[in-house]
Amino acid sequence: MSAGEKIAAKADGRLVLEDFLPYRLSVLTNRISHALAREYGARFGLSIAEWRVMAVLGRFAPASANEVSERTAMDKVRVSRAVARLKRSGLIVAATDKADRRRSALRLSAPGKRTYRRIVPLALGLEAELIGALTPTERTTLDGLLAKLHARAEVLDRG
Amino acid sequence: MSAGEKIAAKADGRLVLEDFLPYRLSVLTNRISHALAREYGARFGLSIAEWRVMAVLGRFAPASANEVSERTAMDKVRVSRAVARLKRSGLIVAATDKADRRRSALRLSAPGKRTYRRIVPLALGLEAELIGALTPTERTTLDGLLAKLHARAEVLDRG
DNA sequence: CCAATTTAGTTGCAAATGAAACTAATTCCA
DNA sequence: TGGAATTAGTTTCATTTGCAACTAAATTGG
Repeated sequence: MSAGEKIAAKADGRLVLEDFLPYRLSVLTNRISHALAREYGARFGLSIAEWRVMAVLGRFAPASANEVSERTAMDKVRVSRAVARLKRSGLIVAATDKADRRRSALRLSAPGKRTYRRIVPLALGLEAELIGALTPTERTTLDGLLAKLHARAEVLDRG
Repeated sequence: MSAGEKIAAKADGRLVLEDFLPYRLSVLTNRISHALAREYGARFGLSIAEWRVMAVLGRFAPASANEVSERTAMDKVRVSRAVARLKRSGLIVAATDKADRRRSALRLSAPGKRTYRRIVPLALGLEAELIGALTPTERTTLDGLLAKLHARAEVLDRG
């Protein structure tokens, strides 16, 4: 390396796309989501949104639709619809929250849990292939960097 | 740190979502794209897809639609439609490639360049706020890590 | 050479999406 | 208290998306 850190701009006011962080993250994420969706999409008939809802419930149930929306950064309409489909297909169940009757307490049903347990290894497998590109030290480093970016992005998205 | 690197799985077969790399990238990217789209969306009436096409052309013109699709990991249909709208609104122009008449050679028009030059600072500003969370050394590190992940993800998305 | 295949890009159609408006329940505070 | 403002979630509607099938041009190989 000769001239220090990269900046995604040229003197002429052009954007050096391949150095521009939002662009790089977007391409990377697109490719990963796509590869992952191919795994469970065909096999289990789930959309990306549906799997994400299930993943949140597998980890944080019971949760409200709003909580799912916050945790995934998905639009609340999108969540509402994914939840409706999952209820219809019996993979999740909803109870009305006793403390706040506007809110529903979502959980995986027994069949939902079975499906979840079959998808998790696929997801972990893909992640393993992905981070196989990194050494253990690099993984720890990445972890810290993403945490910092995440904190900052959360603020920006409100602004 | 006590117990070494994080693994996004529990012994009970559950997915620890907040440690799962695809999930973290997806949330981070969603937030950033959203914040960015708010900047140029309202002000310039551009969709995310349209801005991405312009960004690629600002950097790599002339380019074919297919090239844009590969560079952004966007579906070719999505690109085709973004291109059609941008042509209609006069922000880009298309010439038929002399060597291969199926292909069109896309470029920013003069008005397109003006719009591009007004958006670039917004994009860079947002990126600056984002990577303001990192030290220069960390930025360089992140750069390398993303490059490795990107290379790996490219392979996965074909498999 | 030219028929068979591949590649660039578009279009039809059904499904996914999201902003805005809405309903219903809750909280806030005068 | 009780009406105003807030919050959870849904529905409406116009737009966006993407698979699949298509057209047109280029390439391949027999």
